[in-house]
Amino acid sequence: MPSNLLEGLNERQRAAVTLPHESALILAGAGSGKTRVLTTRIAWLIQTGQIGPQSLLAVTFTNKAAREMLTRISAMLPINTRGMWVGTFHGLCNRMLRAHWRDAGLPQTFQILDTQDQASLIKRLLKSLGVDEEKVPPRDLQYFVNGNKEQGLRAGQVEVFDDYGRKLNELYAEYDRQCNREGVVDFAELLLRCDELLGRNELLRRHYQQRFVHILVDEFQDTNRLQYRWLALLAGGGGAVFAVGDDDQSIYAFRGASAQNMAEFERDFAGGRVIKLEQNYRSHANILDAANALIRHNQRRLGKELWTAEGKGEPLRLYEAATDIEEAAFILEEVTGLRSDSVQLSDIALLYRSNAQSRVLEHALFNAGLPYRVYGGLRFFERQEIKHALAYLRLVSNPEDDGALLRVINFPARGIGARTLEQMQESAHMRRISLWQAACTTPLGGKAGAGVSAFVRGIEDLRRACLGLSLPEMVELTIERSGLKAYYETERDGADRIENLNELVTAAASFHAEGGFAAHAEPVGGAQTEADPRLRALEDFLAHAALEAGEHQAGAGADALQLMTVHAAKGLEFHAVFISGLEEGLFPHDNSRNDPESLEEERRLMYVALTRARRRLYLSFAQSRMLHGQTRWGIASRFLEEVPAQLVRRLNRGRAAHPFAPGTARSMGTASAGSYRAPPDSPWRIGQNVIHPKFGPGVIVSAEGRGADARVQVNFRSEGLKWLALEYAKLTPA
DNA sequence: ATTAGTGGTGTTTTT
DNA sequence: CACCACTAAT
Repeated sequence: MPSNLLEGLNERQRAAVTLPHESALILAGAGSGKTRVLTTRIAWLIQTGQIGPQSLLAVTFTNKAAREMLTRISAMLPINTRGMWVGTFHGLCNRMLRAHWRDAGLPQTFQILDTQDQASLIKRLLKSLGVDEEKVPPRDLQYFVNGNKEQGLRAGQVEVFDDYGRKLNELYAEYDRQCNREGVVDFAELLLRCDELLGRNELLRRHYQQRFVHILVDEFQDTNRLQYRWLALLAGGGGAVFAVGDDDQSIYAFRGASAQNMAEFERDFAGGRVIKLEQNYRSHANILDAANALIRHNQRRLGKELWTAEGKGEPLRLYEAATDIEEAAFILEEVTGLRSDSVQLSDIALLYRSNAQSRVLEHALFNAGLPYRVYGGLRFFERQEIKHALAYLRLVSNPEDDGALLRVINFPARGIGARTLEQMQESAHMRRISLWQAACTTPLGGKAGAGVSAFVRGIEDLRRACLGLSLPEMVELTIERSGLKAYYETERDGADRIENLNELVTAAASFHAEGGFAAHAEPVGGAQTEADPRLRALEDFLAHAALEAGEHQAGAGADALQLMTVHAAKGLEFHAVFISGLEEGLFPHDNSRNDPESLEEERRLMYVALTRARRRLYLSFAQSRMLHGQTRWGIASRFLEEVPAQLVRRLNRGRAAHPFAPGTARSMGTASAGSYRAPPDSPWRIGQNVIHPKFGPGVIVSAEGRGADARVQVNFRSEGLKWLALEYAKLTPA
């Protein structure tokens, strides 16, 4: 064990680590040793004997960050980290709710809905209430519910301003009732339920307040109102909150996060105790200067400027591609070059704004035979065969779970069709009982009736058989008895799915071996009786599956190029970073165009992207790009202009202000042919960059009519898409 | 009851 | 393009 934890820390870091027992805000810039400070403080608190490992709670946003923290603590201290309250907000709340399910008003076997599950419950609910999906799109309701829960608001507390809001709010209440009937909770509910539990139950609150002497929060800028409230409750008995965050890296406002929590925290908790960590240990100066210059364009900041002791390093490299395909080819070429300079592929990242952009890159990499790994997209526990297997397991644990039942009652096919289900749902709705109870009690004739009772018997038998088994055995038996295995064996391309199902057994085995969620919180105020202790491990595993959707893709370990969204890259660093698709409408995204607040969030996102690079940074954009099945003409992102030109080396076509080369877009011949539809008698063409006296720079994306009727559609940087009559509009070529 | 095919629609980021 | 909800055909 290292004898002196503080060795190698700079003054500010050391000050943060050794703060006395009081709340403080650590404003920690990118690459400033944030995680190190956080984990070292934990180790320091324990090593100096100030507290035991059980007296602290450390909370993060991602499972990855939580794991990282535990690993580092283990490396610094000879203690068993199992049982420590270190985890994500959702994970810790789940843990508390499992321990105090009755006080929280939940069934012991409550299941967790992921985003998909929630969406399907909502659709089901709207249908059963006879609400037209045209009038209330399920997505609206989902946003409404989640948004309000993240603000800590129940349906009874929401302020509504119009009829539609009132309608949504009524449905919010219905939604919660339905969840209660089924014994399921969504992600936000985990937090809200836990918060309400602590707020309402004084005994419990005092218990945890006394227990958690120190509370440490990572990525504090990403907390929402509800999380803030929860932290405030836990710290209410004199606990010290050590909040680490960077307002410039707040990129989850769309999920209800508010960096304003930082300012508020400073006022309410820290009493002005703020330590800024501004020395960056990651990047060369040119990269940092670029990031600093960019982020200065934001108005709402707490104020902080990164510096480094490192040299300038290389300039940033900017490449202007004709098409997305050419952009990918360029990246491929550069990666190959880096590789022959013996840079590890795993130390190179390809970043993009949205997941859809990975396809073109993957295509190029695949053809070139370069190993790569994509983060994002479908995760292990989200695959359909896995969701099916989990649904059976959920029914074993809690047969009242309508969502699970609907998912698998006729999969594999048992001759239970829409008609039968309708009858059952009708009956369940009328009698306010679960579908399972309806299935058990509603007399159904014919083949369907036989199918239903066979299904019911199957689940009951399975449950009984599971009682004597270990977790991995349960999973294996379920896959077998459910008929999933047999089904996929006959399917044409079911081999992968079978493999994934086997992988599920493996996942259960390692979860089992690691002791699952380890120590359950010790019950407070008398033990609570357990429904079926033998299924406890199963419930923990199901929660694990919902909370930690699993690796995005297998194949870790191998040296492979890293492809991910900028969001996914937060917290990571690489020798070389490529940021592609730097076009207006993509990055910054179209949806942020009109809202200054979300534009600032886009800029922070760009800031995060820039600061991922240690040594080399590539920026690129394409004049045309295939998006949603059609060619889109874009113009260079405004963010490129916010990076000082002297830090950037243009790799091609050194044009000055607006790096567009009219006409060249066609030259590669890779953009979809035939979109050249401009009127033949005009100098205007698709892809032509133009300047409008009022709207500024833009690019022609389509055209129609000819002569005096000729109109063109222009994508303007500031105004978006507009149709203009060529006869009147004062357009000039750029 | 199940499947294949069609047409309409909407698309950011994620615990 | 990809996902869906719905329809027509087996």
